[in-house]
Amino acid sequence: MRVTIKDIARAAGVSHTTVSRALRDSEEIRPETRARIRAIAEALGYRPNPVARALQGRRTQTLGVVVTRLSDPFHTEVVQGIEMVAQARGYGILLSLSHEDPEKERAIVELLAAKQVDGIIVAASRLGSRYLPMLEALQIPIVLINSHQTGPYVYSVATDNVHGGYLATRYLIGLGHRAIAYIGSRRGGRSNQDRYRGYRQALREAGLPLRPEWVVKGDGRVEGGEAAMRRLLEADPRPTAVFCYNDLTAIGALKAALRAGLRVPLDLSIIGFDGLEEGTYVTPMLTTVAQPRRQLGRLAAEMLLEILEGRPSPKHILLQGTLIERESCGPPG
Amino acid sequence: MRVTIKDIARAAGVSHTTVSRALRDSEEIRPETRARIRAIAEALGYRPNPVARALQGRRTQTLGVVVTRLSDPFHTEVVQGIEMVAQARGYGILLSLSHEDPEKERAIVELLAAKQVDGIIVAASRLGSRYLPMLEALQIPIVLINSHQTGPYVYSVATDNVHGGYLATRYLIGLGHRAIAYIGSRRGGRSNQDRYRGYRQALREAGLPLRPEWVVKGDGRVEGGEAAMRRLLEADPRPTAVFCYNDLTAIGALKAALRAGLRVPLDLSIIGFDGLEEGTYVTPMLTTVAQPRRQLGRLAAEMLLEILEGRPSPKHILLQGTLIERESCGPPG
DNA sequence: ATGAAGGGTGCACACGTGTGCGAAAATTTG
DNA sequence: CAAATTTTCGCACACGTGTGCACCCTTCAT
Repeated sequence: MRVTIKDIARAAGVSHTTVSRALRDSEEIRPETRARIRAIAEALGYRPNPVARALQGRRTQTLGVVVTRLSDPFHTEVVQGIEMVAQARGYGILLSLSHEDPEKERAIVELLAAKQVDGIIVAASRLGSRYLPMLEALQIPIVLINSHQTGPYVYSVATDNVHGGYLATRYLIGLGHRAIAYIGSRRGGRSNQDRYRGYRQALREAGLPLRPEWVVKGDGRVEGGEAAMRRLLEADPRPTAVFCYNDLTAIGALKAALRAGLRVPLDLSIIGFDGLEEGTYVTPMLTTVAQPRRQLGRLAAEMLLEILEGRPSPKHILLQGTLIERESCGPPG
Repeated sequence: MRVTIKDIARAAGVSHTTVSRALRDSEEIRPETRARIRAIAEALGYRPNPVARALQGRRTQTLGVVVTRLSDPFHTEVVQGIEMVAQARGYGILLSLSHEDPEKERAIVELLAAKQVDGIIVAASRLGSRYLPMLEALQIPIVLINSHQTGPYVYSVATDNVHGGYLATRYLIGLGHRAIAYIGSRRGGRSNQDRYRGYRQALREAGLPLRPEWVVKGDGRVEGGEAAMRRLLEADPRPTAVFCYNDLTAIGALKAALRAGLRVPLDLSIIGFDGLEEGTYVTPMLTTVAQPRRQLGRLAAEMLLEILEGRPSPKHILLQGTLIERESCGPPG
C-alpha cells in the first residue's frame, strides 16, 4: 500500500493534522516535533497524493495544452517549450489534439476544465470569438498562442506576422528583386492575412507593383506549396523571387522549382517563414523568417504560471521574427 | 460554483447517495426516481468531478506518456497515435519529455505514478533493466515502445529492426549493388545493433564482403549523417550505396553527397529507415523502410487500455517495416 | 500561588464521489 | 389482513489532505 499522512501520524504518535502541518505550515508546530515527523516521513518514503491535494485545494498542478496536430513541426517546438517550463516548475502537461476541428477544440477545452487543470494553453486556435463566453463560465485562465482574443480570462503570446512578412519581402527587395510573388495559405486565417499585409506594405514602400497573378494560395503544407509553385511557373512574366507563407510551403515550392529544372537561387529565390529545422534538410537550405517557437511556448507557460500564482503578468505579448539567411535566396540571375 | 451531486440531491429532495446511484448503478433505484434525477442533473448542467472520482475509485482516466524529445519527428507520430486512441476512449494524456536522460526518465515515471496515472507508455526508453524493480514497486502497467524488457508489469510494442535492416540491404543488393555501406548511430543502442545485424545478414547471404571502412557512425540526426557521409566519401573503393540507421541520418548523408557533387541515385544510392514525412521534402525523395509509427502508438495505447480494463492482451507485439520506394535508390551507375 | 497569555496540538469538518449495510417502504405471499 | 419478501433509499464511512477553532499545557507576570 501507499504511505499516507495517517501512517506517519500513527508511527509518530500524533494526529494526521499535526503531520499535515509539519510537512507544510512549518510555523505552528514545535521544531523538534516537526523534525521528528519529517524524519519519519522520509523513512517511510512518503509521497503526497496529488489527487487528494487537488480535491482539497482546487489545484491540480497540471496545465492543459491544446494543439491542432503534432505532425506539424511548428507546434512540436512550442509544446516542447511549454513542457520544459512546466516540468521545471513541477507542473504536468495534459495534451490534446484538435485536428483543426473547432467543435473538437471546444469539447477538449471543456474536458480539460472538467479535469480541473489549473490553466490552459491553446496553440493556433480555430475557435475565435466563440471562446469568450465559454471561458467566462469555466473561470480558467487561457493563454492563446498565435491567435488573438480579449476577455477577462484570455491572454496571448504571438509573433508579429505583419512585421515578419515585411521583413522577408524587404530582404528580397534588398537583393535586387522587383518581381516578387507570394504563396499564401488557404488555412492560414488571420496569420496569412497579416503576412500578406507585410508583403504588400514592403512592395508599396519600394514602389513595386502588386500583381494578382503573383499571389497564389497553398494549404500551409508541402503539397500545397508544390501545386502553388507549379501555377506560379506559368505566369508571364515569371517572378524572380517567392515569399512563402511558411517553411513547409516553401519546401514544396522548392521541390516544384527544382523539378522544373530551375536553379535555386540563381533562377529563383525562395524565402519561407517559421525557421523550421526542416529547412536545413533541403538543398539549397532554406532562407526564412524564424519565429521564436520554443520561446513562444516558454513564454506562454511562464505567463500562465505567473497568473496562477497571482503575480502580475502582461495580458498580451507580441514577439518579432528574425531573418535567417541560408542558401535559397540571392540576387536575381 | 460548480454543480455537485449534493446540489442535485437538494433539488430532487433525496440524498446524495441516491443521486450517485441514479447516475451510475441504474439498477437499485426506482426507474421514475432515476429519470427524475437524471433530468435534474441535465438541467443543472452537472459534470462529474474526475478528481473526486479518482480519489475515491483509484482511477484517473489518464495515461502517462514519456518521450525523449518531440523535435524528433519519429516520436511525434507515435504520440499522435496514442492520443487518438486515448481521446476516443475518454482518456487524457499526461506528456513528459526525458531528453534522453535516464535519471530524468526515472524521475518522470515516478512523478507520473505519484499523479496516479492508470498506465504509462514509454517511447524509446533509456532506462533498460533498471526499470523492473521500480515498476514492481509502482504496480502500474507500462508499455514500452521500441525497447524490450520483461517483467510482471511490462508490455511492449516494437518494430522488427533486424528484419528492417535486412529488407533495406536486400533491396540495394537486388538493384545490383555490391559495395554497400552502413551509417549507424552512436545513440541508437539496441535498435542500431539490430539494424546492423540485418544488414550483415543480407550481405552474408549474398556473399558480399563486410568492409569495416564502410561501416561508420552518426548520431541519429542530420548533422551526424552528414559528417559520417563525408568520412565515407574518402573510402577507397567508395561504396555505391548506403543504408542509413534512420531517415534523419539519410537526409544528412544526402546533403553531404549532393554537396560533394555526386548525383543521387546515379552515383550513390541512399536508403533510410523510419518512413518520415521529411523524406519527401528532399530532392530526390528518400527511399526508406517505413515503421508503422502511428500504429505503434495506437497499438501501445490499445494494449494499455485492454490491460487496464482487465481484458486479455498479448505482452509483446513485434511489427514488420515495409519498403517505400521513392527516388534515392537506383542501380549502380 | 493564582491568573493570564501564548504556543502547540487535536477534533471535527470540508473537498466530491462511491458503497456496505441497515431501515423504511412497497410488494407479494399465506 | 398479517407476515414475509423484495425493492428503494439513506446513514455513515471511505478515499487523502487541509484548516478553523477549541482545548490543553507551559510559561510568565502579578
